[in-house]
Amino acid sequence: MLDKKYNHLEVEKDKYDKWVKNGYFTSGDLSKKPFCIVIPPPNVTGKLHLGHAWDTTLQDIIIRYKKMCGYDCLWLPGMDHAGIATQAKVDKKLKEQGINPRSLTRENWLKYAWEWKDEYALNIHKQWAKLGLALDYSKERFTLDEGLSDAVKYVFVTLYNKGLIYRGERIINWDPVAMTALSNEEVVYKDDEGAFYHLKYMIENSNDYLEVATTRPETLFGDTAVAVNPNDERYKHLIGKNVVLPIVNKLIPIIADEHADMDFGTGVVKITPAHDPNDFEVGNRHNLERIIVMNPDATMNEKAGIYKGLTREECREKLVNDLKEKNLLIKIEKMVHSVGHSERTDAVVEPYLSKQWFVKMRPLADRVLENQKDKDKKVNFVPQRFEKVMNHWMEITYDWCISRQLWWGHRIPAWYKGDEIYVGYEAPKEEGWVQDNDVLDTWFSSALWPFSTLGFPKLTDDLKRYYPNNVLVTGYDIIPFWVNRMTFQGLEFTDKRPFKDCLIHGLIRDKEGRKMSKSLGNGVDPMDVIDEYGCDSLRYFLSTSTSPGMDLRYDSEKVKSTWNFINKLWNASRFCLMNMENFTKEDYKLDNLKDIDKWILHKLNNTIKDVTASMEKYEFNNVGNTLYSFIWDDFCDSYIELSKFSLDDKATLSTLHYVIESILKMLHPFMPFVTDEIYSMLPIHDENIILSSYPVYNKDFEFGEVANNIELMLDFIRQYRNIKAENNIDKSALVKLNNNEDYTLIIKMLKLNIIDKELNINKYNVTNSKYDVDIYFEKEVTEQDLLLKQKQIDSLKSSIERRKKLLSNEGYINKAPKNLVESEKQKLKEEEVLLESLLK
RNA sequence: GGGCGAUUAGCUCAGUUGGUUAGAGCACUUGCCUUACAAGCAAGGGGUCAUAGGUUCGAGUCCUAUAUCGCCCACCA
Repeated sequence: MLDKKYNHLEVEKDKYDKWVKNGYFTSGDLSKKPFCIVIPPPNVTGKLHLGHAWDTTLQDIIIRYKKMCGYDCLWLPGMDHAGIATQAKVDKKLKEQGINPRSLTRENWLKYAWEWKDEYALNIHKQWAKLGLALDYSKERFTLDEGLSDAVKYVFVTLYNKGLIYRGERIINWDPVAMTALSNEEVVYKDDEGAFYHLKYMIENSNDYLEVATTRPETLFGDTAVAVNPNDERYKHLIGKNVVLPIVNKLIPIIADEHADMDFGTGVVKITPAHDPNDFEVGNRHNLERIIVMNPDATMNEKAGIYKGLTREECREKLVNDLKEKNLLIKIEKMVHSVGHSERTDAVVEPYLSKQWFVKMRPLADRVLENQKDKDKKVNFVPQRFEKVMNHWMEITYDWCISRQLWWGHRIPAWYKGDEIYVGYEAPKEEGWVQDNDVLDTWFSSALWPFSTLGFPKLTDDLKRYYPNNVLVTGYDIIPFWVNRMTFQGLEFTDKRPFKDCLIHGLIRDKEGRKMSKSLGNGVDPMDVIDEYGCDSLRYFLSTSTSPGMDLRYDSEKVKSTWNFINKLWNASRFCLMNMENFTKEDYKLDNLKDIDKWILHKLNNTIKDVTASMEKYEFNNVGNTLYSFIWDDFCDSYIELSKFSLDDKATLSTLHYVIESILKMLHPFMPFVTDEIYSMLPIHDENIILSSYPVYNKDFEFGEVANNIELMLDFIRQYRNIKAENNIDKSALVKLNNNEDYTLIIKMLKLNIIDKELNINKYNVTNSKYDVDIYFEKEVTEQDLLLKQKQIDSLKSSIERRKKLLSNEGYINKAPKNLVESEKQKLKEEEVLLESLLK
């Protein structure tokens, strides 16, 4: 027998290992239809946070549901090597041990990195277990494992041979802390306080000058021109002349270029082709020299003369002072402008001229845009609006810088010998070829995840069976990094969308609506929540508290209230089991049903229909609400109470069994542990609830008319209690029944004292369209009672008036659905009867 | 500058193709230790659905503006 109270610690103990050991999560039953989700691989840099818990819970719900619906489900687990993040953590750890990471050889450093990976992978496995995830560990992958590395090489080589990957010298986003190039997506723009420095660039052989405004004076060592707009009357006459570059004292030309905006600043812009992407373009147009003035760690190099060795910031300060002394500084205007920071290290990103590898995006993106026009082939975003986010990215995207100056990642399969480049799977046989030192952007391998994990580039059975994946689940913040790239790589390499559906959820916030972050210290560890309230409570809270695509505020009060709900389920189950100690398979027959049995089965039927429809649409909040009110209001508060008068009846016991069994199954995807526990104690059950089949709508349980009558009875009971409570009528009241309806259950539920004649004491009439009783009671009727009654009469009158008006509206009668009009008429009639009885 | 989302009860949120008098949880009021559950039961109070127009027999829902908050993208010499 179940304990009196739900104990999540007891319930959740040991179950997961059993599930895994028994192979409940293993895919491969070829007799069933396949269904596949690949997990968004978490980084091996730390522990899972609430966002992961949310993301994986949603997937687990889908997988368990589909399993119960008879699919061969593969939920493929795996982790991401997370290049920059992991390398930074490994370096930090080495430094703490007194080891300079850069003093190690690449091979030795990688040994440490793999140790790190193993340690963190173990942690993540423990957390997945605690979350109860139905992952098929036999198919687990890691982005750096052999198979995935093959896929990466294949994709790189193929794109290179098609001309879609190239090596070029471009301005890229340089992270001077991680000392690597970044993609545009890895740059986060923040509004920083800065200044607009107005400098004098003296015109050659003149005492006149051009006023140049810049936010980055320290880059002036790389200036190779100043530009004005060709249509700018102020400067037209100066085009073709030279100015003296301050401090450096060399001549650079004044050029005309559209890039210079007449209305911005002074209309004169200094051109630093090696440190600004726009200037780079200008430089290309005018054939300007590109002078790099910084080292990779963003200190100034020899081009900065006496400033060599200073950081960008130190140089700026000193330089500005020196300019002031030389009377070349006109003014400093404070301003807030947006500055790029590295997503991982938060360092201010330096636009830096550098030789890197790029993916040519235009043709790949166009393919996605074309494919999204075909409703049978497109990725279906849920909610739909996120498709726009992807499409917009595809429209404006430009070439993707994929090389990273790191050790932790897939080494670029390119070899150099002098000016020659060789790209292939293996090093060329001849002597003298040197492999590129760089690795690929982590997202380059993640982009292949939906198919590389299934054996690509080999056309394996798994790839044929489980690709395209059925659905991908992730947060909206990951769309640019990952969803978009999977989509174009999927199309390019498999000619198919990587997944049919893409379910997008929001971000987890704290109770005040702020993002959870380390700096705010408002992060919540899902493992702590599980210890306090149980995994089932956390999962139910995460999956049912918000509609798809919306952010979610973490609120422990809500998790607690979910715990209460599970406790309610626990006790309802306890009630069922208590009364089923001798219940056997032979007893389990849903015939000779009484009206109340028919009523709850009818309700259950509708619940199943609603829940299934919502499950298919990933509307788990609807599922939650529907189940909550069915279980709590209909099953517990009404059916269980009514069933207490017929617990010796096999039909009632069978109904109890059937309903609780169905409830457990529908709840199972949300709360796998507690439903497993209770289900296994039912008199009749399968080996495990996850192997059982999902409830289906049963035509035999359509008992509309009977159900309606029970609703009327419940409605009447509520009315009776209301009048009793509002008027402080106590138990001694006597009741006269005014018609020949069956009052048996009502009498039992309300514990009525029946009399058969009228009395000459205080009386209230309670009635609806089916039942009608008078309550006689000894009590002085106060003014308050009369007031209450008057209030009731007034509201009834206004309601009747409203309905009459509605029903006399020809437009309504003609155009509104018939059943609505009918029920409106019915209700009007009921209210009129009630009003009459009140006025008696 | 472009796009998206939000605005509903004291708080946190639902509200499916327009359909009666807008729901839930928490909080609140009143009465109950009724043998599944007091972390519970019963009954109740509380919202002119951000604002202004429009379409419609009928609008929280559709259309057009506006306001406030938030997010994304682009630009920022």
